[in-house]
Amino acid sequence: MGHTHVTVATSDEGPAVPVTIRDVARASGVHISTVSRTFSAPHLVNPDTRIRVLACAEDLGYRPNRAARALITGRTHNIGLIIADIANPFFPPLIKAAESQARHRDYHVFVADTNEDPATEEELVHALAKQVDGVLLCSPRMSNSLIEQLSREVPLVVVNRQVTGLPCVLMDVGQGARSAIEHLVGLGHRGIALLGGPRSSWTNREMRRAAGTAARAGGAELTVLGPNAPTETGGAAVAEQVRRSGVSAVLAYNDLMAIGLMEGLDALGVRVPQEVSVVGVDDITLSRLTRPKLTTVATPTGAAGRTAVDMLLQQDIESPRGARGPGAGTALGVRRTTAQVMLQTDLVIRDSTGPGPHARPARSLAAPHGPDPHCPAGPGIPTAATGDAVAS
Amino acid sequence: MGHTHVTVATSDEGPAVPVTIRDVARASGVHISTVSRTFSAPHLVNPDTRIRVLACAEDLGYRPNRAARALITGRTHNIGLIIADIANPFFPPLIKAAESQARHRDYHVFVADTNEDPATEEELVHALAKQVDGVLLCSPRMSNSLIEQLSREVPLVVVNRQVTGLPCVLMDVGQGARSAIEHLVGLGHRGIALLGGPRSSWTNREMRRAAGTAARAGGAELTVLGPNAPTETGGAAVAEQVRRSGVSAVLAYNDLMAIGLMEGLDALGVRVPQEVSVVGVDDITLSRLTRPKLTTVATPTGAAGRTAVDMLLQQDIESPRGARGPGAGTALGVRRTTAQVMLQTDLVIRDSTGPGPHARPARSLAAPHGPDPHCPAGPGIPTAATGDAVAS
DNA sequence: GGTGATCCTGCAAAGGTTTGCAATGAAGTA
DNA sequence: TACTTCATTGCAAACCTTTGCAGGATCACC
Repeated sequence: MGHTHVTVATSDEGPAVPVTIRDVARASGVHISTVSRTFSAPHLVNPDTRIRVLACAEDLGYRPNRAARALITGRTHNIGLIIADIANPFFPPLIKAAESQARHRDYHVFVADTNEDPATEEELVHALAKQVDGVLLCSPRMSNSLIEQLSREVPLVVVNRQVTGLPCVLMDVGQGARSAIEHLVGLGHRGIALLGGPRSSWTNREMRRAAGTAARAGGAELTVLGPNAPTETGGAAVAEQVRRSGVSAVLAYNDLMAIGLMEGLDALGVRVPQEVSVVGVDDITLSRLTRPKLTTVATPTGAAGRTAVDMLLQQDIESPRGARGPGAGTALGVRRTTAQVMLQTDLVIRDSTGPGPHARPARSLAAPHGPDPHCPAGPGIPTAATGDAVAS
Repeated sequence: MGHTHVTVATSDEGPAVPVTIRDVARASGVHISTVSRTFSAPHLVNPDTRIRVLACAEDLGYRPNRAARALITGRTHNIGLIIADIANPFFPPLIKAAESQARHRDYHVFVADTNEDPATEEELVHALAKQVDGVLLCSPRMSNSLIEQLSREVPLVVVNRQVTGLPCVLMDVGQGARSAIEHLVGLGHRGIALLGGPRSSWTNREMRRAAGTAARAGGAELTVLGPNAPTETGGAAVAEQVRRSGVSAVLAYNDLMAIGLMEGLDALGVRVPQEVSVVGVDDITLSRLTRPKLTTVATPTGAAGRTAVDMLLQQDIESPRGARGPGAGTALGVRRTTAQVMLQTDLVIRDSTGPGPHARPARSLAAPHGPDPHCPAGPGIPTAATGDAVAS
């Protein structure tokens, strides 16, 4: 496939002799247990010996074997992070926040991508189970019952899904959807479509429920279109359907779909926001770069990542896994506390929403939430004559 | 921070008694070695016993402990993937391709993000070393010598960096930069800026070298601006500098910077491509969504991920790590072959490049590579009057 | 019936580390 | 001096699995 071999060399730089605690012990003339303690309980070993051992270790290039350590302590100091789709820009901020938080607690994070596939998801939990101290399940696509079952194999914290009995970090997308619908109703829209996401998404159900209620309360009619793939392509694919449905506003499952939809509408010659208003969810970086800039419900992804790690570690610390020490053989009824945290969302009004067919002439209706707090840099780029018509 | 505790419940669903091979052995009335063989060498055990053991295992919910297995076999069936910045859309396709390829070979991939920080990078290699069979180092920021040193701790394959003696997967950014410069020169640009990326990036050096040569050959002057952070922000930050420098075209280290630069120029009232042409590198999805659409050098990220995994596994398979079996004690001079693969890049011409101040009137100069092969859907969206002016 | 081959299974060591317990020696106390 | 206390270190078991070796049974064949 169009690649060229530049070099094929061979060397005999062997992959290094693995140097163990035993080698260090021999070199420094102490017992292996002393070496072990030098690393895991330094205060128990004589300062002189300690520096000698450390010197030898340094010399030999010794690194503790975490796997072996984990085998006996039951703690790997790793946590797993299972993600529906790394390519979705929603996740990287969450991942980064989780990693940074974990690092502060001397933990490492292993990320794995499931391609939105429930089976892969389950497989990954199994694969990770014995190699990490706990797993963060982000926007899972598995069934709740399966998640509960898996949680008996390895401590779990669930993000973007409510599972009773398990610690969860949720984003208040219900509130977000409500704000979005109220915003649209306030702009004079009465026919609104909801672009659904994956069927098995908790977020999807929450949004649908809240949007339905809010629409009813506002005297608008809500058409649900979906489920769809939560991607740009998924959004573009329903553009035609949106046009036919005759709605004047759309709330999409996420920004990616919203952006795809805008592309699709554009291709059909439907102008946003003049003919159709579009609202997304997530406030990914990209939503500030499209023309028109996307009105969207901002979700606190960084906070979610941090919180989830905290909850996992907290739950983890009290119960040293694999603990069936002498005596405790039978009576292990470890009580664990499961908190569920709900994080706020915020409607960010930009340029993809405008007055609808039922707009009243006054200006009092527009922008009930004030200007975009996330774009303090001013009016940004004076684009071509298309966008920027936010009811003013 | 604006979050609400919804529930705090406690349950005594203990985190499950860890069930080992021994439990299964007891339950099915055989020796542990038979259980072990049932899983790792089924053909060696009597079909009857096998099904009995499997039934018991299923019953008890037994899962082999991969850490323990790794301890003795020396193979974890995991590979590590170290990435400079997950938030850079360049990487997800690479990650996905690597994961998929690894899965086919019955391997799992653990991804870790370094935040573009060399120290974190080194730390992660150490952390992963004993938990994976090999590591893919993508766009490393460490020094070559450190990489070589680390490669003695764990098998390494390097992506986007040339390290002699190590297997590398490279993208021909030299060729890419050359094509880009030739394209710009062909359009009549004589003052061209190169927006540099991170100082320690091999890609950065390669581009600089090739772009310099190509510019000289084309009678153009190349101004190097940088180093810069390889992000949107990094690109936006040099907009002012670009304007002052008086160049009529810019080749950016990557798409993110190119897009940031376009934003920045737009904010300064500089029109793209009428006043300044912009070329990126990577061809991330986003580059098709900006207005104007970005002309860019497409890099084969998927192929890179697949190739890298293949090379790692191939190198891995021949040398069963930690092999100092009886007899081989001293003489381990495992020869390993280190291939270096170079993958092609392609210039994708879109709307962010246009004729420069020295453009000849004829049309023969423009688009030496033909129209965008990646956008077969036709002319796309008829944007506002700004973009679309590609020398035709 | 003896010989050898084949199939299945058990035994035990090994892999690198942690950790409770015991042993040593020195210092402190009565 | 005898006794206690403390700091430091060694010993060996344990964690869970794999695997070379050997033993036992079964079978075919001469």
